[in-house]
Amino acid sequence: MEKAQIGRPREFDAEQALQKAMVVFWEQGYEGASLAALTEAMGISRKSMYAAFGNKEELFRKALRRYSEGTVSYIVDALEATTAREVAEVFLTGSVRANTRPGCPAGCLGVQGALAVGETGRVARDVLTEWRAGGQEHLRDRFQRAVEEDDLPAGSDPDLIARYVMTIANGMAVQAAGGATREELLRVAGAALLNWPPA
Amino acid sequence: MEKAQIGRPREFDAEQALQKAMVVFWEQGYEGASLAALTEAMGISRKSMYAAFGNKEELFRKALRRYSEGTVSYIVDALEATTAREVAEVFLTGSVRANTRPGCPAGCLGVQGALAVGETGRVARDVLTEWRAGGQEHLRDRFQRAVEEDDLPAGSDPDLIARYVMTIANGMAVQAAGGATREELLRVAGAALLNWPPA
DNA sequence: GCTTTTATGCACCGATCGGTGCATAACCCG
DNA sequence: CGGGTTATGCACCGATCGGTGCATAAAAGC
Repeated sequence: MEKAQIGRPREFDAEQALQKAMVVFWEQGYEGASLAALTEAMGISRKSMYAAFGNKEELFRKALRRYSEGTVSYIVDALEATTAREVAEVFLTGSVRANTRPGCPAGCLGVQGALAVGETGRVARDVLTEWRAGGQEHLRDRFQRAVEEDDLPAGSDPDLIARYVMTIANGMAVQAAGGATREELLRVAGAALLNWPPA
Repeated sequence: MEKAQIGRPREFDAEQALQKAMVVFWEQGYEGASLAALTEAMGISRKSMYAAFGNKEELFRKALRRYSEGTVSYIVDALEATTAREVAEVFLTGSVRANTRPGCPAGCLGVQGALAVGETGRVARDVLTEWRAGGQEHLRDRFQRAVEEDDLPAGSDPDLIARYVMTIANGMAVQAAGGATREELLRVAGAALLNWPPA
């Protein structure tokens, strides 16, 4: 489905530029990331950005997709773990590592990218809200399966368990943004996992 | 220490205006809240705002102080509870209610007010980071006391326990911003409190 | 060569940003 | 009544916001 190359070829690597944009959004949030900051980090002009990615909102959506497929890909491994407890463990430890990755902004793009925003950030905020809800649904479905497999006690509430685990992850993202270290957060994750199943 | 009234008296209630500004910051974040939105909500002109509060940063600081003394005053009650477990319980249930107060924005000003920001929001972000750290320190000191009183097991780590409790609160703030209801969050808080002490 | 198509750089757009100068208004004190 | 002091409304500031028009450049297909 590759479009045959017609016209002047672009002079930059779109994936590399998107990676840079992702980091800027991650660090400064949707509203805080100006086109000037984004294009400077991407190493391209405004015009090239618009031609390649559409506009700021679309760039943000694409940056978030890249974030999902890269930084946050540990969630896939988590969902494939054999027990509910391992799911929670892989998810939380993966979150900690993603939130405290050297060379990357502290915290989680999906949390700090657009939590409270003005008029211009509404779409980005809604995109992230949906993004977090989607992750939580995946966890819930997995815990639902665990109940059916007698891996979690009959009568367990998969919604509550998923929300509990996601709340810990969200909280650790805020902690990381505030400067918490990987070791500190791993201890928090460990404490949260002492409590299993959490209800 | 009241300054004698000299000159034309102001035509608005400063406390009421500050309350309105607080809500706007709470809802839209520091960067998302424009002077236009703030002054419109406050019902005063730009000039009156600058005369009464200094500038946007100072207004934010004062709004945060008002938030601390009003919305978040439950932390005082929490710290005065008789057992460490009650401290955590009052703190977390208080957080839930503050995060889901009808007629107020969902979530926590101290979290979503300025988590990731551009150049212009650095100060606000640092103010909030310090604010959250301050709350966590109060919890830590209280849990330290609990250790000394044999209310928590000898060898317990007050830092870890405080961070654990604050992480839950931070996570619930994100959840609330994403639309979680009071009942859902109370269940999460209940689940987190099943685990006590958390390490 | 030519046309067609796409990319790039630059200058520029109207709108909005936070913040201010200035004239006027409303109060206290004498 | 002044004179001093503070508040208010309006117009305006330079800077920056996200986004674009246009001329030029570099490729493919003929």
